Amino acid sequence: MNCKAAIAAFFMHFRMTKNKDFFQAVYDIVRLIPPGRVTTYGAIAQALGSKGAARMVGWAMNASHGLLDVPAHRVVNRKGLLTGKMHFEDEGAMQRKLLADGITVVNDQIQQFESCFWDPKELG
DNA sequence: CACTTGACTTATT
DNA sequence: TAATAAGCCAAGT
Repeated sequence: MNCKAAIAAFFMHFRMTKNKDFFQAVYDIVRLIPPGRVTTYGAIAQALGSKGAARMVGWAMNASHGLLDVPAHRVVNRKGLLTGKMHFEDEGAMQRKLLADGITVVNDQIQQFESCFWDPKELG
């Protein structure tokens, strides 16, 4: 299944489950973040229809530990700051994973953040 | 069962 | 321009 179809399938699934599994919807979006790209809590919340529910997205990520295929390191705050790094295994884990994706992080700030940013609604 | 907190963001003063 | 308030919704206490 190509990326576009996967995302389309996700949105269909999302519309059916958004009121049931907010967290699951968040995980589904995070799983679809392309390698080398990042997105924000707010963008995910907005894609879910709840513009101001960024905190929930963060809460969902907090619960995403142990879930494979959920690259939580690709989710940062709106400035591209690694606000959640402290919740990883160790402080360097998040930055290391981003670096492995080809994303440069300096002083907890993603470089070229705007060009790495991936809006869930861009569908690819 | 009521209150606080949290990996956030936008609006208001 | 910077500080503060408000909104989001679930989970812990």
